[in-house]
Amino acid sequence: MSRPLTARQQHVFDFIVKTMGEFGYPPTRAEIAKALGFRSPNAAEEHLRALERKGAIRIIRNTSRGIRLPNQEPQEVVDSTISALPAANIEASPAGLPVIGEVAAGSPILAAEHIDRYCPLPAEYFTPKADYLLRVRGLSMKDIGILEGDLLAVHRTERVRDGQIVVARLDDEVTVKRFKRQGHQVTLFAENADFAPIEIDLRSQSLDIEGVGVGVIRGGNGQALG
Amino acid sequence: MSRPLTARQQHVFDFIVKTMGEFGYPPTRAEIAKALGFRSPNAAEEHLRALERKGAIRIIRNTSRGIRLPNQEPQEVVDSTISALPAANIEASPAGLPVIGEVAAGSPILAAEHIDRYCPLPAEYFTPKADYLLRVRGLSMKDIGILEGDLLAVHRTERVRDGQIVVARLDDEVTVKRFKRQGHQVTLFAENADFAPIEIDLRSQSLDIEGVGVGVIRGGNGQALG
DNA sequence: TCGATAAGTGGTTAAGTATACAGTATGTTC
DNA sequence: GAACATACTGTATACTTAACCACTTATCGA
Repeated sequence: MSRPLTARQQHVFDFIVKTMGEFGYPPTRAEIAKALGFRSPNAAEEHLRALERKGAIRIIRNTSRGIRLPNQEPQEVVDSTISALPAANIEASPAGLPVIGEVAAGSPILAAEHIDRYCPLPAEYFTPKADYLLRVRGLSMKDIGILEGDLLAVHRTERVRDGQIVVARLDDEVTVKRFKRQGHQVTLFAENADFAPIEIDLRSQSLDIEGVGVGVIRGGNGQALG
Repeated sequence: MSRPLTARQQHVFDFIVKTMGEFGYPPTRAEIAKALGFRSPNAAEEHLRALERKGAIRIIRNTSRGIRLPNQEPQEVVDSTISALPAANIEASPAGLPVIGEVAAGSPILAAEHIDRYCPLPAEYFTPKADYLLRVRGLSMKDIGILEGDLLAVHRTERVRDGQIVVARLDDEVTVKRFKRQGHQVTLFAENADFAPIEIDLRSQSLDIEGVGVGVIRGGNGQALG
């Protein structure tokens, strides 16, 4: 796949995300250069090329402000799983809860390059507090009203109880399921008759719990309802 | 105070919102002109001026794609469709979107006594903007992930299209259904096989449309998930 | 009938913007 | 130490875009 971003590339990427959140449109090369202290817009241009090569952004040619964050492009994912990208860490969110789109195999969820945008809702709106919003893929939790494209509010914790909706990482894939444990045997249930439960034996398989679901948001930012 | 948008202005506005949702940045004058069939970018320019005069958008001068939807400033932002509705109006809420619980027969939805609390989310988080959140009762819309206790974000308007999720008042009861109209015959569909569609003949029965659903929130304020 | 407003066409221009080309400096890797 | 990537400076050019001017047509209320 693609290599992780360098520190400087991360700065450029962060500025793009911040600008889009703040002004509603992406920056120009000149604006990036000014913000990062470059004396030439070409420095920004080359960083953008690098970011595109690594898949962090998409560039629309010959278009002013033609920078896109590749997030809600529909993919042929069968399950409530998310796909791949590399690692880094996120600082304190400027404006609410970070919305996480695609998550990479082997990388932490809260990496800056996964963040589509921010949802201006305080973490404490949910109980226990939400740490981020995860964009759900697939319909495996359809029967309890969690649909494709919904944002699942997630509280980060490893301590989960039977019956809770958990965000788990299984074989480097992130998935949303209902949790049940009996000794060393964990079962992850889908809420959709089309999906079979997943059985994990903790003695032979690893299961990472990323957190528990504490809420759902649908319809923000252009997403259709119904 | 500003006047409501004309139909044509509404089209331009809708295109801007759609473009920002789809591409992540606002359109240029030329793109608006092409999409709406104008032969001159000036037609788009003048519409933008009109939209700005009416407070629907903000224009950043001399900036390509410098169109913003005024988010944190709920000042003179007026949607044409609201004006037609009965004005039992709530003042600009400093605390976000009002959450409506039980609605009494015969009383307007947005009456102060129905307001449980406020959800600290800007109206513009949803598109078109949400005017209030309605607590859903029953499971008639279960199949599209709207469950008992969920908060349905509602945009006040009487102008609804086939297939939209509407909040309707039928015999003084407020209900959420999928809307379909054929001449004077309106059908309200539940999204749950256990509920039959409701047929209304507009010549003999009255039907008030309170608005359209633009989003869903679940899990806030102690409400359980799953 | 008049005036105001909406909704355009058509063309121009200056500023904003993307992007190519030519360099420099500093690392890392084999 | 050659080969290569990152991270820039500096200049130049062509395309994109915002914004203005002049003019036309249609509608609507006074």
